[in-house]
Amino acid sequence: MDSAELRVFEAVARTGGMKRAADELHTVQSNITARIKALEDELGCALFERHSRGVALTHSGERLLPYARRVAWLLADARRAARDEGIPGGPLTIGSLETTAALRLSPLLASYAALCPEVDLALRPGTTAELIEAVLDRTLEGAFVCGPVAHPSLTERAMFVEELAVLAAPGIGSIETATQGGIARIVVLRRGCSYRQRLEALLAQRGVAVPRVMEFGTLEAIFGCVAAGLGISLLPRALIGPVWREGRVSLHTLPAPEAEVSTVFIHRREAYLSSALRAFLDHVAERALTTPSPRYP
Amino acid sequence: MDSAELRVFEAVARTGGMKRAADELHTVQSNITARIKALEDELGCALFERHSRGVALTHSGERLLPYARRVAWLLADARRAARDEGIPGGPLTIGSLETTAALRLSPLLASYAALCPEVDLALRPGTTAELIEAVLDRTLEGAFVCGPVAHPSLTERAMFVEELAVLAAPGIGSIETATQGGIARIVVLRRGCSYRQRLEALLAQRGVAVPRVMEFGTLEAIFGCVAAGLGISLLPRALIGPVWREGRVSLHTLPAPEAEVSTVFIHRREAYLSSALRAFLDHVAERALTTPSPRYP
DNA sequence: CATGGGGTATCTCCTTTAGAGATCGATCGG
DNA sequence: CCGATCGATCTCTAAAGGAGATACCCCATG
Repeated sequence: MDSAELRVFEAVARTGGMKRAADELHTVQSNITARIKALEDELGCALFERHSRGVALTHSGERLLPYARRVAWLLADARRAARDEGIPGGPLTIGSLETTAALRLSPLLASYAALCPEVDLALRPGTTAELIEAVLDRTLEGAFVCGPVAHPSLTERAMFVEELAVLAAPGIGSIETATQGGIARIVVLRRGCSYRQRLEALLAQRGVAVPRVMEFGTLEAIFGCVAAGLGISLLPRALIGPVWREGRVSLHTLPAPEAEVSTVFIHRREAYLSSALRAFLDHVAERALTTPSPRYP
Repeated sequence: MDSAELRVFEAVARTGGMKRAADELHTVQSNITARIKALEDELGCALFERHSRGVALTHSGERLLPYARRVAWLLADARRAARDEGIPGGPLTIGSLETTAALRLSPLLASYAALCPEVDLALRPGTTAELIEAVLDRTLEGAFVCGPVAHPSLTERAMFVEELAVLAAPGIGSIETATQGGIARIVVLRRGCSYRQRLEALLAQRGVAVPRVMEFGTLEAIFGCVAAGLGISLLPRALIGPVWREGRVSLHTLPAPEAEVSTVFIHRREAYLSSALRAFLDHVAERALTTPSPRYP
């Protein structure tokens, strides 16, 4: 068995057909058939059930498929490892929660880019769940997400601790005022946002029901909606600070255990750690812990 | 890049020469040269420095080598995964501390062998350090060793808790009597035996020096030597029981924290879990916790 | 200093393997 | 029933890989 055979196998399994796999691999169907047959002969078991509209994996095939993927990944990592001369360079795609990006990352990314000019740095926003998925998918090399994650194939490193606070319409004196009548409308950044669950949980603990959740894709939209009295939201206090000082919203602190949320940087445990990512990790870890959190009154 | 090329690369790196690798791979030197050259061209960097007595890895080669090994392992696992029909079968090589084997494994292995008659079960004794090494080397699929191990690429599962006790010549009333004069000769099973360190540590804590350590390869030899007054030893109490009842040795219990030692079963985290090993794990886990530890008076 | 032995690079066959293209049979939907 | 789609098989051709001979390089040795 050979990585080339597994590449063919993987393509057939993914596309569900030998013809389709042939198109994808820029060859003809007869060759795919022959190579699958050779692989099946070697293993001594059928990998696909042939149907009139394509093929389906057998149990053996199901078991083999994850290995085929891992071999392909490992070869890609091997290539990069051999070529990587230790000078950070090449593409580096990092994910981040939008709030972390807004609050913390600009100076870090700027100084990292200055330190490693050969790196093509890209930042992709998302929710914790989306970002974890993307890191596992190998779409991202790493991401800043809400911790703790505790996934067996990811390593995580605590980077920041944020203090969350509730924001409500201006003139609201307390969280209790904002949730009068035992109901509250809440405004969150996106579906699956980690702060949403947290806000719902802490409202539930106070006996407040949440009949409506509104999603807005940008922080500015949230500030605008909260200012207009459409609902309340939960965000890092440092992010609310400037808006609060302008008098656009009211800010309500929470007791420490409810307020504190840690931001961790995750990356794949087994994956090849490129020089670019290693340098990024070192750079951020050094700055993250020494840089004071942004000040607010 | 391809697994076949990496196989050639790995052989050259390991044997330190293209000629030697050619012999190992049952081909001729010219082909090895050509394939290494092709691989170097593809990667765009030299993998070996050519010398008059063979070749040596460059830095790029050093970085590539672990990946070559991992690809080979992964392909072997893939083959097994595809062939494994879920019915435990094939070879299963397990390591164990000699004391655990003597005390615990016979009924477990017997019932497992009856449950999975298609499995060719093999048991290899060794010390904790040797067994961990062998599991990491892929010589063993798993092993019973002294816990905790806490190695990042191994998973461990607690299986037994043993109560250790000191054994000394018959007629010795206490550990203090046995270590009169602040010195003690100790008898251990093998170099690197985990109980040896433990015994030395607990003697050190009592201010007892250990000028001589004797090693004997079998438990019976240890009992004989201790009985003859050559030294003291530390073993699971349940193992000493029968010998003590015969009056051949004296038995001295220890306070719980010093006495208790846990036996864990380890196996590689990332490796393919064969049906045979999975069945073994389930079988042992089920029996280990329900079977009472052997009784002693 | 010449020489031999162990090692790698290169060139030339030659076998084997993989790819391309045509064709056949099976199946399913209209 | 017909055409579209897909997999299996056959043949031909091109490319890759293996074998063998040889050139060259370096070092130890007499």
